[in-house]
Amino acid sequence: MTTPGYPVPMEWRELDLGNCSVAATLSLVGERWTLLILREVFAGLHRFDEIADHLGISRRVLTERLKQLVDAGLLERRSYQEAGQRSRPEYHLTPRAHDLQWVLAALLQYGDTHLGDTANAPVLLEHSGCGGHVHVELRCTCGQEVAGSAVEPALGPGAVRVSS
Amino acid sequence: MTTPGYPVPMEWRELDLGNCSVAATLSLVGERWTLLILREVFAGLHRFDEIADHLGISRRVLTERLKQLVDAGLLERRSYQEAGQRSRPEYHLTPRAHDLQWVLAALLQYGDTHLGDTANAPVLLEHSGCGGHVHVELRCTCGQEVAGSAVEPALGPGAVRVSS
DNA sequence: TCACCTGGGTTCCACTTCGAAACTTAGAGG
DNA sequence: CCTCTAAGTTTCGAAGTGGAACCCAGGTGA
Repeated sequence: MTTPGYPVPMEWRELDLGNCSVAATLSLVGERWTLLILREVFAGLHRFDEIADHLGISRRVLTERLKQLVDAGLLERRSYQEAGQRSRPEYHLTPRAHDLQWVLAALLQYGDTHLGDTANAPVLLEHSGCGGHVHVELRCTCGQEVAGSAVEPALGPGAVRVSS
Repeated sequence: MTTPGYPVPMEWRELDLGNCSVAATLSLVGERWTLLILREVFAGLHRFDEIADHLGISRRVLTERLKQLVDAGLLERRSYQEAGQRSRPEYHLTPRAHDLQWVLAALLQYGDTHLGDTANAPVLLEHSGCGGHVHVELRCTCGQEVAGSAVEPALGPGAVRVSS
């Protein structure tokens, strides 16, 4: 039942994905719209109507996603009050959410490189204070930068075999 | 209508997202299962039943996603023939797909850091040949490594204002 | 030549999720 | 108490999903 000749150990197909970090992260932010909502918050939109209008998402789905993100601890509800208005909620990133910047940056960089005009990116990532531009890279413990094609998934110490 | 005090220029809410690279990349790989399928192929599974069985995805959806990925130029159909069997298709990554390694690596790293036992990752990324481990990092043109919280989206030269 | 096996899909159906638009709600101000 | 506003809810037809059964092409053995 094994297929010799593949670069990855044959045990990959026995790896229990219930344990997999990619799947876990996707179950947190992998639904339609979730990452785009987070990106809007990263970009400085914090209010329901702002996000709904800019993204063109249905209000029903936005309600649901915001609730999930708050429950997941990625967004935090704060109150704001504009003059002459009652207090309303605003959504802000939690520290846990800041580390999703890597995911968003990787998606942005892929789109800029392969799906758009590389020289005319609509959005840039700036390094706060410094003003330089930020990009994503893969780096090996050996110190070198690594190409995507030079990376191979391997089973780690926490790998669990499927039970069934 | 603008909200002073935010770090991002007020024009963000006027940015036309039809042009946005994050949205473009997500429309390519943002559907449920798509990234997990690609990860299986990265890991060395290339055949319909292998992927369906390991992922637990319905065969109907797998058929659809593979077709989309081939149409999008991320997967390539090749034929293989096992002794005593007719020739059947296998799915392999195209060069364009290799650059999605950044996205997968970022998702993996987030899950390892925030959702699992960091010291016992089920999957590691190895640098081909070298044997070292690969991680994702954000780096500024100034040369420094950058934290997720120190990155701010900014409008680039290709930014387009919404028409409506 | 014909039944059988295998892997790679299709088909069908019940169920969930989505999008669009209308509707509701809780204060603040007049 | 009437109105205004932002933040949801509701409703309903359309689209997407999971599961299981079914189909199909080509290679084999009888």
